[in-house]
Amino acid sequence: MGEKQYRIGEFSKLVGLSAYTLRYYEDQGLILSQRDENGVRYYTAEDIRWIGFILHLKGTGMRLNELKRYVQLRAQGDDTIAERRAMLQKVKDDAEADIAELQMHLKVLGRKIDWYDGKTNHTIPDTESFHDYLQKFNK
Amino acid sequence: MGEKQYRIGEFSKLVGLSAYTLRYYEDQGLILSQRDENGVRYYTAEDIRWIGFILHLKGTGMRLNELKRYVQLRAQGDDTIAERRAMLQKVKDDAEADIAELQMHLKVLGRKIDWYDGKTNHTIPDTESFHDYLQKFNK
DNA sequence: AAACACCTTTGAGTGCACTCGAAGGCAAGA
DNA sequence: TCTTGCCTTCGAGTGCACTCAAAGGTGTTT
Repeated sequence: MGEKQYRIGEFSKLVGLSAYTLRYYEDQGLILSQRDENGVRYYTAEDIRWIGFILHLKGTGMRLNELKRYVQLRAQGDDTIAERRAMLQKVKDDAEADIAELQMHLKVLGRKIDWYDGKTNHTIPDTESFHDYLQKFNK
Repeated sequence: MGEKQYRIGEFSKLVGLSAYTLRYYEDQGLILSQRDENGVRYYTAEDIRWIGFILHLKGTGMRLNELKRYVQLRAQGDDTIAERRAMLQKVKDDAEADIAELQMHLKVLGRKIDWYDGKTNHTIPDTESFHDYLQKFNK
């Protein structure tokens, strides 16, 4: 027992979020903090893990208000697992769709780079436009 | 010769950007428009292709001011091809890094979903925390 | 004549997630 | 005692990319 307690300054460095942001997240209902007898916030290893997890969720595009909802569900106990799972699944599906779209854009970008290289090398005729070049891949 | 000319209203529907946005992009130096004798903007098939291309660039995370720079270089002719190529390469590298990060976050999210499923199925003991469950994958 | 689609400049509003500062206060350590 | 680090509320500012409206104009179509 006697887990290490971190005050906001130290914790902030640990998790890479400013003290401002930590208070802001608390206001927004993303995190809870415990308080000592003087009302000073303290955090534990458990909080580090939680921040880590919400950063994963944020990293996949979850918004703060969705995260807030998730936190509320979590506080209501195991009955809400199905809903939480569904939320995560949706975020995951959306992120995967974003990746697919990004990759589609990247493909064109890569082709443009190749086209520039072709111009530079003269392996693509000066007269061939990028548009014409691109068409070749669409069949 | 005799290419179809589109006024902003029609063009806007064609490319999926509002007339407001098209004028805004023009202000920002992302697109040019030709004008008829009354000063009314018109666009051609070439402009459709250009908008398509900048949407690919935007889709990979390029900012409007970078895009503006790119357009300026393009206007300066073939001497700037190397710099333009480099810009695209950077955007591509950044986007690929973003995808890699996103996938890393998605992995954790997927594991959380699996963990929920395990709880629901009772294939994961009630006492096992997600943190403990996650650890198993880190070796 | 009225409606419509366009033109201009200018400036305000939106959404999201911070980011910061002011003002005033408490408690522990040097 | 002074400094440091924390606390509170409140409100303003930032960055990005739009998004829209006002106010006053031109030219074409019905």
